[in-house]
Amino acid sequence: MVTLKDVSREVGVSITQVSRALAGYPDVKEETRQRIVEASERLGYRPNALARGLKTGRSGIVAMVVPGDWAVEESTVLLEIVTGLSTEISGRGMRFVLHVAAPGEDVREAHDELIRGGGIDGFVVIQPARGGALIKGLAKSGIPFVVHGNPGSGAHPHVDIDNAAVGADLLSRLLDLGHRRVLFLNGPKGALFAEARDEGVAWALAGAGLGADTVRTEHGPMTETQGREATRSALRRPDRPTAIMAGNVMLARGVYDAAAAMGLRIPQDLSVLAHDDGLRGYEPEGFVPVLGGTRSPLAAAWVALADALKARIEHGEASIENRILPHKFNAGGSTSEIQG
Amino acid sequence: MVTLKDVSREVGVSITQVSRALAGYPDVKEETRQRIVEASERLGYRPNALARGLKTGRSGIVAMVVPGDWAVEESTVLLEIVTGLSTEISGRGMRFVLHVAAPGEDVREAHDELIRGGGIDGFVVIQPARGGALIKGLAKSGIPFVVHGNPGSGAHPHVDIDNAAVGADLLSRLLDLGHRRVLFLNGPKGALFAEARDEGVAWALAGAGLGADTVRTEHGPMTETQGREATRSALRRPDRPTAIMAGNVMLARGVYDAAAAMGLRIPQDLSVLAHDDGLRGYEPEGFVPVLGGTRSPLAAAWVALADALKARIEHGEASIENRILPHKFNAGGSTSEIQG
DNA sequence: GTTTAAGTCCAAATCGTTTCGGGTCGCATG
DNA sequence: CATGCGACCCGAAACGATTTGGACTTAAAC
Repeated sequence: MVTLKDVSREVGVSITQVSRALAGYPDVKEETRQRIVEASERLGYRPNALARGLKTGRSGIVAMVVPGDWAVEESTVLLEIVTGLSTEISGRGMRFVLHVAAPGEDVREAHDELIRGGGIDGFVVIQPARGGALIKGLAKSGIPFVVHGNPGSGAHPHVDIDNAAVGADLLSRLLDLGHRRVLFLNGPKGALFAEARDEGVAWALAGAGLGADTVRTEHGPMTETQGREATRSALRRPDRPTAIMAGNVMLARGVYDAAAAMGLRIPQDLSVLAHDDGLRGYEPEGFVPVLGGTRSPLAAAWVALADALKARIEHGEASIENRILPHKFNAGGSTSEIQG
Repeated sequence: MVTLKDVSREVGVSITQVSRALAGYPDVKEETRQRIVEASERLGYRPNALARGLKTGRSGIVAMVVPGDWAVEESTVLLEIVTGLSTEISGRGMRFVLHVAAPGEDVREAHDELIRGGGIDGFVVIQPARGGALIKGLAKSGIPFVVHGNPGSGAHPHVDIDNAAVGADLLSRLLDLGHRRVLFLNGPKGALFAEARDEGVAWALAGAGLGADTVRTEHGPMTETQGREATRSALRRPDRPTAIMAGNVMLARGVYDAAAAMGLRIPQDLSVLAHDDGLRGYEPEGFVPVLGGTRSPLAAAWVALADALKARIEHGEASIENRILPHKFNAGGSTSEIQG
């Protein structure tokens, strides 16, 4: 390994000067700095992460703990999370430790172990639960962390989209088109983002002066299968919906499939909107007709999370606070006005 | 943070003695050791990973680099890899750094950067390419690593299954049942494991004294869609196959779907066998009829890889060498003897 | 000519751990 | 009484980086 000492010997200056030159301190003669930079590049010097971490108290390593019992239907999103975060964190010169808990291993315990062992600068927390015991624990330990999703209680640093607004937006568009029997395929019951979307749907209904029976909400896993099955059974009912709003594009895929299987045309016979997280392999443009709806790529969340965590680590509490990411609406070609 | 100094002050012995007591050296009086252990537990002492790493040259961190441009169809397996490895590595007291390259970032370069920065004890390499430039580079740098899959050239530590045997096994069973028109849905063209399976198929044919036209091989992504499409078009041909062997269970899922859609019964009208990697959400027992074939859970590979890497790090070259994991055959209910 | 300031530079301390090379004490051995 | 040995113990030197608190030189200011 090439160390500061090697470079300093090569250039003929002290270790101090090499360190300061590379760190950009002003008290190094420009010509000396150049020689140092040249030599350190030539030798392939990289500061030793361990040594630096030991001295500065920062290792440049952030960690994320994933529960070991993730379900198949979460895999698409989980992979998106893991790869997205890893890329963004690496891109900022930090390292990303992924700790997938063993089956039965407690997630809080895993965080604790990582903290105690030292060398972890901060955490990314995903899928916060309502109670937030994990988050409270982290906050108490004083280690920097950012949360993806809104943990509700407490003012902890997090990034999220405005899920209530997404729910309201999707429904409003459909109501504006005249739809009065809408099926909402939402996420699972306990999930906070799903509840926020329910809330948004309620707002939109209230805003339009319509009754709660205008939309029927189905909670469940966000998969193609679920979309297909829920659509199929809904379309069989006498009061079948004229429009479906799907919580994500995977659900929408199932909706399209079911509609096709039953010989219904989109948008003539059925309007569809969905929220698009920008999942790889599920591009709305790949749908025929193009799927419309709200869009807020998860990728933006990884960027925001990485930025926020880095700021938090480097500048402490003082750094930027929560970020609510924007979403856009694309009409697509999957909706039509209802005929009176 | 609780340090050795804190414990030593608490107990009233030197830092040296605390360190040695905890590390299990014999020259610490038993009674002293007990007091030390008790105190360090009471205070919650954990050795600082950075400091230890700096001193010993080992950080307890292993890394894996994943190319940034993974395709959707690889996501199931990729997530399996990432979570499986993370769990096994964590379970052995090491930490797992996941570096997902940015789009356009070179994988070899990423390895180099990680090595130069120090603090990485070893690597897990997946999906080796034939040329093996990456592996050669790692070998030259002297850092411990293990490879998942057989890189072919060179004797580098790896764990894999006997893919040729898998190919031969699957085909032999079908031949034994009398099938003479077999469709083989294999992995993508360039993949080494797929080529090994092709080889195994060739062996089996040669062994049975049959011509190459007995089996038609289709190379492609290992997805449900691919299985469905390939099956559909194959079954439409005049010389349609009486049996299909699928490279994995996802392909088999597509085969089942296509067969059902075309009104063909398994196993009466079509025999199916597949290799089962033990992918979450794709259990052969979930098929009707139960899918038969070879089985070798990927989970076993993560265990073997983690063990091998740990041994390699701790004991160097001297440690155990390559492991070829076994596979079993389960008949299932998806095959039948061919009539006439 | 003496102070002062700016511009460069460096020795040494520090982070927390491991480990080498001694110490000290008591007791048996010659 | 010296010696040797075993059982315990500890100081100090690393590991590689950052950072503090100067030192030295030169030139400007008084």
